[in-house]
Amino acid sequence: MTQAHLETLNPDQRAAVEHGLEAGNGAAAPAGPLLVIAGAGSGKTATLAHRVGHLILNGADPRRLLLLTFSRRAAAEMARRVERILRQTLGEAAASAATVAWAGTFHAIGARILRDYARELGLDPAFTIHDRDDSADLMNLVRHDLGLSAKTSRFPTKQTCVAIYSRVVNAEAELGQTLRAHYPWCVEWEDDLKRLFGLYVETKQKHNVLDYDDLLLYWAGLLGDPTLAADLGGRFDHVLVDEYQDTNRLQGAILTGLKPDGRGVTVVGDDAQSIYSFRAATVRNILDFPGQFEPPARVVTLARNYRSTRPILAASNAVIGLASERFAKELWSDRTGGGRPELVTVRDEADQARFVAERVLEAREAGTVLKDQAVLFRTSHHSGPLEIELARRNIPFVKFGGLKFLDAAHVKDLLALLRFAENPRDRVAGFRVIQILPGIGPAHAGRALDRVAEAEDPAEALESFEPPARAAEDWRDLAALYRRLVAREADWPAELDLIRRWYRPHLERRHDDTAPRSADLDQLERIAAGFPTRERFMTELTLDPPAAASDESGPPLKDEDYLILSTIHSAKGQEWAQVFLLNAVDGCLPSDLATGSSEEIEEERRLLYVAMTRAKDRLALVTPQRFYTHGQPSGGDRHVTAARTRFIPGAILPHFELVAWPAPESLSVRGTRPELSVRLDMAARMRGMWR
DNA sequence: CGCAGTTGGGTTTTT
DNA sequence: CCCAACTGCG
Repeated sequence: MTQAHLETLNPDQRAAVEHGLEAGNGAAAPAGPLLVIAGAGSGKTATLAHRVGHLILNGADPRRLLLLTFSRRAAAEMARRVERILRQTLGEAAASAATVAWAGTFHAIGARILRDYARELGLDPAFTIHDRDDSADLMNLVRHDLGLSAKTSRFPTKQTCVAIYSRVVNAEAELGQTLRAHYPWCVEWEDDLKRLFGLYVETKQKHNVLDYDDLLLYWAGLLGDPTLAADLGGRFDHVLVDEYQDTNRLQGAILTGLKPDGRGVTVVGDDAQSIYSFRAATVRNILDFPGQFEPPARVVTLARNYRSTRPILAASNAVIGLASERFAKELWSDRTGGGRPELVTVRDEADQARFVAERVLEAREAGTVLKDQAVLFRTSHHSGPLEIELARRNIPFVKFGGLKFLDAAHVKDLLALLRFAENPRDRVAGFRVIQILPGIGPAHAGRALDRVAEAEDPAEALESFEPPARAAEDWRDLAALYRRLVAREADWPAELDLIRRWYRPHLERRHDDTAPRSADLDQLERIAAGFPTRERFMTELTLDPPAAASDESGPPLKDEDYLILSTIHSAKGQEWAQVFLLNAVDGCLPSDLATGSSEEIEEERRLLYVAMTRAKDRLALVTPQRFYTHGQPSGGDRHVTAARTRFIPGAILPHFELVAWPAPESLSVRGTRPELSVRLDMAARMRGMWR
């Protein structure tokens, strides 16, 4: 067996790849657990891919390998690299036969497993999956039923209710404790929330739907039964988990349930990049992993950074060096050259946008294509002014994070119809679909759905329902379409054609901007064509929606060049030659919504670290001095003065190059003119014109 | 009962 | 600034 694929690895990476396979040990008998602490830019993906490839080359059965990643993108990237490694060693044919069948997010794999074990779990295998908005809608229905919306409007919103519920479930925590720690303003509603969540769970079951959390919860429940756990765990020889620092307790329990003794388990991650605690991820999972087993898991640390220049890495190390608790490791790089990261002071967000736009264009002139540059920010709306500036200058961009195109009303309408056809008990979906018809509101929709729920034949129930007279024709059309969908009269994805022909007049009636919305639906159809069945399409789309929002200017074509705009969260695992970070000021980073506890503040620090370590060659942190606040929290301040982020205190300032933009000489033109003593009451004069 | 216009309140990050 | 609850009309 040739070992050529190992030649490119450094000794630490190689140790991780070969763990348990040293000296000709085969992969058939999996070795003890392995933890790889992989610093930013340390070749983590390559190492994991090589380990998978190496396992297969040493006799592991790729069908008995489970690879849990953070996103579908990561899973696809991993699969691509594994295949390349296998192709180099085995040749074309053998490599394509050896693809890893079980690769995906915890949620996506969970959905597959639950359909498989539906009978044993008492689930109808036609269950549909609710995304976050659907869950909120259902929560809202239930809240209404309980009369909680009639209480003063201070009862938490549907999104907040879902967030609380989700955190309790994923953190395996008590409601009261969760409220006190993370939602102190909701503590007074504890009893109502408990009732609400109880009925929410019952209703989900009645509707045959699962939400994101259920995918993990039912999976963990399955593993709680010794027979089922042995059956499922026995299907995999090796379980590898990427981004382990961002898993939560429930996910940790699933991993332990699959492989109680840790044999065949590999987890990879970096505690310094743990940034998903709002999703109940806990850094304890990775910190406590080695000691979970007897003997403890082997730990391999990858500290060599291949990504960033030394000055960028030095500044990043300085930032994370101020963190209170972590696996101590100092990343190093031999990428010499390049300047220190810049800390750029600008007057306000408008200047920040101009600065970034100019620098981006300069870099492109100098040969760095737009795709090799990214602008990062803490929250999605921070990029607003920049988006305007980029549009004005015709600089194409794609934005990751924030609004998704699945959130658009017209896209949701179509998906709701598909879901309702797949699962007639999915009341949230049906409720939405039926109310598309003009003249039909919540009352008729509710009554129609009651009939559907009791009926043997849901299509018949819809057909025989008597709507208000003026909606009769539209009703007949919908009922007829519904029958064809339930009967699967048209093949997938051809039935989308039927749906779109039905939907077109409604789209035109309900929205004046028909063209871009229609284009979105075209895109949806293209995506649909990539999936073999309606069920797979809906499941995958719900669990891993397209990351970039389609911009008004239309989504850029694949071969076009465009700038990347991304939240820091969505930038995880990626890298660019030049990186800008917007709003490196207190209040934005850390977000002033996240300064409640020291844990939250530490996570914000890690966010800054993640943002900085995305940069290969050039990095600029921008600090606008003045802000226009669009909220009205206490006082309704119109603009506020901002200070540099607390995560870059004076002591580590020498790691940065301080820049003022625009350059000081042009500033005198812009506004630092000495003030004269004249005072005119222009306001009074203007009012006087009309007296 | 449906709909449109109004008002008042909340607010990050994502599978 | 965007969404949800409310109001008043047909």
